[in-house]
Amino acid sequence: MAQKPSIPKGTRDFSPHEVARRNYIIGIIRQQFELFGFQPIETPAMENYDTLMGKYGEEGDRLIFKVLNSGDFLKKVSPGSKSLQDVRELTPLISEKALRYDLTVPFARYVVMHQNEIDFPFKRYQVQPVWRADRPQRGRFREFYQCDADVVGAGGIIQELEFIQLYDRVFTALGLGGVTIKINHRKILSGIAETIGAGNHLTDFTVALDKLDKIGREKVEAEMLEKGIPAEAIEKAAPLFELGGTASKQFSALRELLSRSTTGMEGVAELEEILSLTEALGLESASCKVDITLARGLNYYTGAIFEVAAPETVPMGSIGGGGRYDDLTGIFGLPGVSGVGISFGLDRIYLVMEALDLFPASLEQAVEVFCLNFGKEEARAALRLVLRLRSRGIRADLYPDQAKIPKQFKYADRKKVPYVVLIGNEELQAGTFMVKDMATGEQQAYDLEQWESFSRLLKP
RNA sequence: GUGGUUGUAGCUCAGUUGGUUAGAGCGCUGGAUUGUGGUUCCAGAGGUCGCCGGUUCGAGCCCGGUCUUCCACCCCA
Repeated sequence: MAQKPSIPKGTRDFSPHEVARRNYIIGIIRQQFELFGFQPIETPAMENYDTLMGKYGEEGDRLIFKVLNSGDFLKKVSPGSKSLQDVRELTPLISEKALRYDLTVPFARYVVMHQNEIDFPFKRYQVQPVWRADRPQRGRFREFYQCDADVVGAGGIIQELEFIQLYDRVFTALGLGGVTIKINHRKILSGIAETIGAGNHLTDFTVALDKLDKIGREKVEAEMLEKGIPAEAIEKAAPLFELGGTASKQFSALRELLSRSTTGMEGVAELEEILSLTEALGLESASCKVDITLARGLNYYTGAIFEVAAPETVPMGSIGGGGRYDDLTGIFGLPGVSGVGISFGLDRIYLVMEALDLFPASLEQAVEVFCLNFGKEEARAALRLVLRLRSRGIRADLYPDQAKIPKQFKYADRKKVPYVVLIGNEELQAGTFMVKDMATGEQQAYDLEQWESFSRLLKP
């Protein structure tokens, strides 16, 4: 190889150690998804360009990876045309496909395409990679996994309650206690914008408000001004900046502020109901709290919105998010289908769990039993034992070469094997095998013909 | 997309105002130890200093470009 090989920026290889840990997280998430009645689907890595573009706002369009057309991709571009000067005009001419940016829009597309086969309400989950042409940082990659669960065709607030429970169960099962599920309601945000007279700046308003606890009130106000929100409007929003204390205090303050906004009042009522029912149901290890500044950028949310924050001790952006979107499939020609969904950010959850040292040590063990190789005859006896153990569902292996015993032991040690089996000449003559417990150093001999008494120790 | 930062042995990192042969710890290989790992001792191997170009008698060190890492914006899982 003349040049050192490399992989694209923001992508990663995963070695066995990491895959074991990732699969552990995915396994728990899947298990909980299925316990809650969700069924898995998968969609292609590539979608049509038009399916994705325009669904995530201007910023989103920029972050979508476009796939260059095959063959003569310039054939639709006339030489000297203006489109050569403007990428936004040029891109659709040379690209008809793009990499999946999230799992929600492809799901909406799926629902529309398969609407006649689907029994509504439809609960699906999906664990697949997505791609964003973002600049990488810690916990931010260009290729990363999302684990989504969504329900389409179900109104009411039962689903919202279920998703809060689902978040709690997954993080509890992962041993990741102390996460905060922040909830807000899009109708409250529109109500506020409407009330203060910034209705046509809803997105700018919420995006700026979202930064309140990060950059402080003054800078938020400055950003709102800069985006063209009138000063009087910002002044009217003052109660928001001072919002604090208990949930009930926040709700009464919101009621006062939003008294003349039907939409806003609806949002307050719904959020309050969700919160009180969640309190009544109880959570195992997560806490749930209202956060009026929570905005979430995606503009398709219309109802409750969620975001999960890692425990405060770990610096990390959100590790999950979601919400209700009343009419996502409308853009693909199927109006009136509501949906709610949440997403788990696998890669970030991994980093948080790593920082808190929450992965079980047993994930390191590729095999439970490892036989040393003492030579031709001995190895044959060992192989028979290995095959028998495997037939009992015990992960077992044999060192393939007759290497020096310390070297084989060292190999077993590095692989964190709990039990090493020795069948040397002595054992072969006696018809036994020696089992060494690597943690305690104790050794115990077993009759080769009574191997099952050993296997029962591992798998009763 | 904007501004900054990082890159030296398999890994973590030293490396002086530019000066001969680029170092350490861990790991690896061999030996003390032909049936006992995780502890010890001895020896050894391992480097186009990210890549390309420039300045200089001379570049790991200075300059430009590029790729990568991480950080702050933007935005987000």
